[in-house]
Amino acid sequence: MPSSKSESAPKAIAGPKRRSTSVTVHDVARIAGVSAMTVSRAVNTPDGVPEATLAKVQQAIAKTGYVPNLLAGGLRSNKSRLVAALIPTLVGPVFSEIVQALTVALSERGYQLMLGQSGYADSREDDLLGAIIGRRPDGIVLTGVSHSAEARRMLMAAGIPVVETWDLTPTPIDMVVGFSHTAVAEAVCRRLHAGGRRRLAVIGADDERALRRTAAFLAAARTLRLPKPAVYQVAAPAKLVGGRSGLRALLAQNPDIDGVFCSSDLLALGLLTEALVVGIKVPDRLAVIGFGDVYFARDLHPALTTVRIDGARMGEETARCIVDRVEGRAVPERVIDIGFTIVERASA
Amino acid sequence: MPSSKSESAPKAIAGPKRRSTSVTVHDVARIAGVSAMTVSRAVNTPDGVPEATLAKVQQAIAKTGYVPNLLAGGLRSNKSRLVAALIPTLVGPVFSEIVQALTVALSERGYQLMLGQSGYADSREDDLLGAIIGRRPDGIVLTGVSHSAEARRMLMAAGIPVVETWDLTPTPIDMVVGFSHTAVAEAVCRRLHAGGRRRLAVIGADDERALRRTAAFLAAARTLRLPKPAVYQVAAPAKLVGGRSGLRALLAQNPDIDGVFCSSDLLALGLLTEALVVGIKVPDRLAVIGFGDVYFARDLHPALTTVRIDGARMGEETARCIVDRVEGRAVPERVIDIGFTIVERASA
DNA sequence: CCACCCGCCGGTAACGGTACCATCGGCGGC
DNA sequence: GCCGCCGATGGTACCGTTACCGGCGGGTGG
Repeated sequence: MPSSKSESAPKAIAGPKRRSTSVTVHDVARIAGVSAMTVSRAVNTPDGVPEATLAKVQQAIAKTGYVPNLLAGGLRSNKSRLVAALIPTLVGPVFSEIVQALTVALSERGYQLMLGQSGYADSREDDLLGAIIGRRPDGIVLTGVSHSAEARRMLMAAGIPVVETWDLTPTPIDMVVGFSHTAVAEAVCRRLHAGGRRRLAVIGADDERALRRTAAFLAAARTLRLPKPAVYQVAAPAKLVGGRSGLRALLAQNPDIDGVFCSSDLLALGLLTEALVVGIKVPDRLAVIGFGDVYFARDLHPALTTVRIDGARMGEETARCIVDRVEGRAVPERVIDIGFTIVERASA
Repeated sequence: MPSSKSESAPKAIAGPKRRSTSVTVHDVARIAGVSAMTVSRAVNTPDGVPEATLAKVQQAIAKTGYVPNLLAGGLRSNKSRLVAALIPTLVGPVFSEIVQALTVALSERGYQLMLGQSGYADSREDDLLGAIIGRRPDGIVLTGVSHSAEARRMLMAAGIPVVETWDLTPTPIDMVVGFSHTAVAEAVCRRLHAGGRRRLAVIGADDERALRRTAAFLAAARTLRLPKPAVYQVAAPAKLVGGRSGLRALLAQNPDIDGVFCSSDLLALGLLTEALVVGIKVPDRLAVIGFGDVYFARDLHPALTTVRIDGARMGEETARCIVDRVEGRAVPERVIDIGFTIVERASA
């Protein structure tokens, strides 16, 4: 007698095998008096199944409490109905909107979202990618357009539809849905200029996209022949406190600044808070424009003028791209620019 | 012939399509000169495999770019290494911390998180649950302890470890990791009372847990023989604007209130904003205590005194419970109270 | 009246791993 | 020297579903 270390229960040896109590298509088929294939069809393509058969199967499903095993189905059909999203972090309001929209848009189409948080480091993204590809998702959503060579290699090799988001590039790994950070910063700079502001400043984080906004803001100021804006940089992810210390630092060096681009609404909230504390009038003395239009922007005092990125739309377009591709429909545009708008409120 | 309904574009939009060429254990086994089983062991239980064999296999894996198919492995071994979390919403700062912590804690242990957003409606939760159980996750994380009978039935039937969070109950479906909303509200009430406040008010949302906090706050006030606090209720999820209108409404009816419990930090931010606008001094004239200790609470002006829930700890404990259970270790406590603390800052 | 097509259905064989033995040297103990 | 044990490895079956194909009955056109 090999193994059988555990003391055997007194009852019958007869039990052929410990069924994991799970109901399968075959159980349902037997009860409904049809074949397993017909059950599968009734579940997945009910349109092609006659009313009467459908009813029998549905009854049997209700009776047994059958829940199809998507692992098995995915293995066989090579369709997992799973989409993975890799985002830097969920903390802070930046990416929650797109994740929310993605979850909803995917679940409406019968897909589900798997979440990975990569932090702001490439190596972590690579590790996660390995684990994710192992699940053979039908699509992968990435944040940003800058990824390690290793990541690109793995993604190409896996042959899974990929959507990069939150940025644009003419050379996506596969598809990209986003907006131009350069265009955003230029528009903000022009807007401040049009409002009569001449001594500008930027507060921004040091992640790749924020740096690009800062650089573009400086370039735009040069084009408009404005003096070089002062820059205050904080570590990503941007936090409120960065806005507070940012305003203090900027004022210490340039007491006469009259317009600030906060490269994140959270920084803007910090700046507004500090402005209240030190008694600087916004927008009279200082115009402030944020970035992100997060949920609280409209209710601040003064209400924050900010750059609105339609995260919901980005999530929906992303979901659409992936699902269309998976289901064999053509995706004509590999690069989708969802644009942005400057929401005019009271702070600038 | 696959039914190519859509007119095929003459070229363009290549996009990855070919999948059939994926590398399997057998390919790796052949190249490494061992059997498929040995490859499987080298990947999953490297400790039981001799150095030399391991090296051969790892070399072959590197050469082929093999990525194990977790769908197949999960199907056979009945272990998906997937954990699903159902939360009401990601928008707003409330649940992002626990999701963040869960993702990280699970991924450290080799598990991944699947996300579902249920809104604040039971029916949606039930639907999602069906889809989720189909993937045979190794664990399910729920928000709150109040679920439909149907949901409980499905979960019990599936035999999957379940952790309910963000609340406590003596009768969990399986396990619960959370804190007592009643105790929170009592502590806040006592704290305001100890600070000399006598004319209290509550602003809270109408979701199940917030309602419980409000009710417990009223009960605590009665116990302390305080006049019945005024209540201002907003629709879940709580938003900043609710705090602003809340303060106006409360002052209109009770101009002499001197202490407010905002049942969410977002409401507190709104209230502080409005207080600045109408010139009410916090905390001199009005003490404010929030709930959640979200990331910006410490940097507001005045810094917000608030109830801190350790979302990170909750996420970690939750992950630990599930993983321990799955891997056969005993989980002695089915009910884990992570408690809370009142973070003393300037607003009360 | 037969050939053909079409809608519906069932049988069979995978999909890619891993559980569960069986096998096979080598080695210590008697 | 033989037995039994153990560590290492391999072979086979099977997890639950769906792709694929073949069969069957009935309507229809020639």
